[in-house]
Parts: sequence; C-alpha cells; structure tokens
Amino acid sequence: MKLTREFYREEDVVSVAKKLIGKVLFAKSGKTICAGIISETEAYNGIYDRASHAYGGRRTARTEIMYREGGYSYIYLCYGIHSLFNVVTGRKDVPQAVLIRAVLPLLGIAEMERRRKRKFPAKGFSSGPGSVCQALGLHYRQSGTSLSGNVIWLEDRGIAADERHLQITKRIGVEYAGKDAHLPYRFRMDEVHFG
DNA sequence: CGTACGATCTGCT
DNA sequence: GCAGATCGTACGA
Repeated sequence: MKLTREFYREEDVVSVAKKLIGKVLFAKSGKTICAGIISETEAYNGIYDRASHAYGGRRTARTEIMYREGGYSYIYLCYGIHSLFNVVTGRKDVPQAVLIRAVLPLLGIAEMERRRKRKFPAKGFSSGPGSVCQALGLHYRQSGTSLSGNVIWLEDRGIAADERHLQITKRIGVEYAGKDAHLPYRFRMDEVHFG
C-alpha cells in the first residue's frame, strides 16, 4: 500500500530515512512502471545541517520544495550530469529531505537495463543516487511532484528490513560540511537481508 | 554578468 | 586510484 501523508510528515527526518529502508519506490514513464526496493538512504536535516541545501535557511527557487510539507519529490542536478532524488519530509516551512542512494530492482527491469545500458545484476546497477534516477527514469524536471499521485510514489510492500542488519554510517560526499559530515545519517542494508 | 562548484559516475591505469 | 565529463545554481560584482 502507498505510504501516507502522515508517514512523510513525521518531524524526525533521520527516523524517516531509516524507515524508508525496505520500502518500494515506483516511477511511471509513459505506460512503463519501474520500481525498486530502497536499500540506502541519507537524511538531510534542514537549516541546522551544513550538508543540507537548506542550511542556514537558504531558500531559493531550487530548494523551495523542501519548505513544503512532506510528500513531494526534490530532484536536482548534481555535477552537471546526474539527477538525484529526494523525498521531502516533515512539516511546512521545516526543510528536510531524504536522499535515495540505492535501490534493488523489482519491476520493469528490462526498461532499467535499457536506460542503464547494462544488465542486472551488474555491480552498481542501481546503487548510487545518480544511478537510481537513471534506472527509474527520474529527471530533475520532475522535482516538486506529489508522491500521492501516480507518477512517482512509494509503497510499503511488507518487505522485512531487520534492524540487526542495518548499517548506520556518516554520509557520502559531504566533507565540506565540517562536523556535520560525521553525523550518522546514512542507512544501508545489504540486499541479501531483505525478506 | 561572471564565475566557482557540486548529496556523482565512468572508464582507464 | 584518479581524472574528466558537464551545466544549473548560487552568489557576488
């Protein structure tokens, strides 16, 4: 079943990042639906988090969506090449988001193979935030899409995600964030541990 | 208007 | 392990 508004509006973005492990991300393009089990996430905790685009209350056209209530996509261009997909969480005017860093392909694998120009399973097939978007066909033009609609959405498919196998580490690629670079905001579970 | 840079990936060594 | 790709965004002049 689809995740509810209440799920996205929980105040603690780190908790939401943890709960998203094992949930399923769907993306429809034309008549094709692709989906993957979320296996890696990172929390970005708004204005107090030096690694966040909203640090210090920065509010621009790009980051405006982060200031809405939870339940929207925030997708942006990174390094001029890659789209990176985030789930906006929390209350209105409290900018928080969870970056989806890896999924395990579940639906539409042939389409994902075409987009990725490689066969599943290949190392890094849909691991890494840029690869996730490429596999699922997500583009930064789709930033601001409601996750309650039928284009991009998430479901709880009852996939077991045993906390004993959950790895919690610092985030990737945010060394510029000073002490915040060491926060334990990254969650990851190896695919072999999904039920 | 100019410029520096990034929540990365790939291919080559 | 490392360099190159590639461009929208943010910010200062």
